Amino acid sequence: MKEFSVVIVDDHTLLSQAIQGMVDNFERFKVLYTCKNGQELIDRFSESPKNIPNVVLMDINMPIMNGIETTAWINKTHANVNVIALSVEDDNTTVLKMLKAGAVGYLLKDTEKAVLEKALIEIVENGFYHTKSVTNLLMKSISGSMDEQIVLKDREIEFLKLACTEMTYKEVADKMFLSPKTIDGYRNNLFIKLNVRNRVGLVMYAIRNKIYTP
Amino acid sequence: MKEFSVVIVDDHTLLSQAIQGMVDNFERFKVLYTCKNGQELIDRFSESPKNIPNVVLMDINMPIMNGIETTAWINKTHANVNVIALSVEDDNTTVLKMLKAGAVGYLLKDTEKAVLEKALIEIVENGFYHTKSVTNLLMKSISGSMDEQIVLKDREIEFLKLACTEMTYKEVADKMFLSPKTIDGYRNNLFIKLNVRNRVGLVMYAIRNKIYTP
DNA sequence: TTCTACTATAGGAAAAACCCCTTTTTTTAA
DNA sequence: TTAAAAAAAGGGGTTTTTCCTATAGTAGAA
Repeated sequence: MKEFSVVIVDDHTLLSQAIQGMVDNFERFKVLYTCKNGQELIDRFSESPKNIPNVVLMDINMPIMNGIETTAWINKTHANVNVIALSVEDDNTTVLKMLKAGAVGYLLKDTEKAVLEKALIEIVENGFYHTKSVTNLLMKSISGSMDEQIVLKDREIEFLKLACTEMTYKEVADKMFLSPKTIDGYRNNLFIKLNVRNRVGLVMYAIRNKIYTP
Repeated sequence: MKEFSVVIVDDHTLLSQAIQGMVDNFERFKVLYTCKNGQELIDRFSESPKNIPNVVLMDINMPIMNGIETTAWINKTHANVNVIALSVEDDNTTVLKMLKAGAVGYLLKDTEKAVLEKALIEIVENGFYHTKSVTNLLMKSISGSMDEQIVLKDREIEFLKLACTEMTYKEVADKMFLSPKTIDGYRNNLFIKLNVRNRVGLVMYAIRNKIYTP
């Protein structure tokens, strides 16, 4: 008997259809519908109360409206809906962001069918489900060692992106309508903030933190 | 009636199980078994002739033995097995490498269930299947414009990797047991070869071509 | 063996990057 | 509204990078 409804949000059609097939095979769950991105889900939610499921299986990397934003939205507007993050890659900071946004579960890419069902059941029964690896990550993040989050200003991010191009700093200054000397300042501040020695360090930071995509 | 057997190779368990469910639902196809990487597939193939399927659905990004190598191996040792590449991301050069390795089909991530079945049928009947986007890519690659492959020497690759660190060129020279002036030469040659203006250009090239992983 | 290609190396110079310290302008908050 | 904080800019210097041209040494081809 299908007690619980599930919505799948994933731009990866094949995976999304496939998961749909799986979930529909689970005894207590059925798929209500699937969405290709966060915006679509918001539209559906707003359309009718009938479109509100018990659980949302949410991919993180999506165009238009990503999983983190969408999860945050769901958590704010429909607190009774449980979101499970379904990530293809497991990147520590992403996992944490997702959990902070209100996901009650996080399934990594090496999940098995049986684990998915177990997760769904635990979530509708207990309200959360986490694999060992996610729990470990949580422990680490709580126990302080988590690198004190560096906060970058908008203008610094803008600069960082330009520093990843082949422009000289003078050209960057022009593009940002600032004096080369100001750019000098941005650069030096970031060297200290990010603990790097030179432009290559900036580039690496930007890439590793998804500020710039190569 | 199940005429054709399929093997799925993918380290992404969820997707692989899900696809298995789909394929088993297709009228004419059944899944023989699944593998988590290329090595596993080679082992299975070598184990018994019963393990040789009609079609292999092959993910590209896998640990241990990737899709390209594995496809090449299949093509050399079991030419009658049709390989379909199943990629999550579509990167032009990867697609081409895969086709060159002998894949007779390439499904992108936005594939629908129905398309998968169509692809399977066409492949066992005609020997190949390509979506429009892949065909377009092929056309482009044939019509010459495909950037003439740049060949890098071992020593150049070594230098490129070091150029992606925060070392100065002098430090790089020390590490490579060369004079800074020689490094100068390497750098300038690469500037011309790779058509970049400065070190950031080198870094970007190295990353985009997987010479350096950030 | 001489030519040629390739690798390693230099000198010299200009441009860019890096560094420190100070001043002006703008924003923010008490 | 006034003091403090943050952002923007400048002066002036060192180091590194970038660019050009030129020369040994060495291994393979003619």
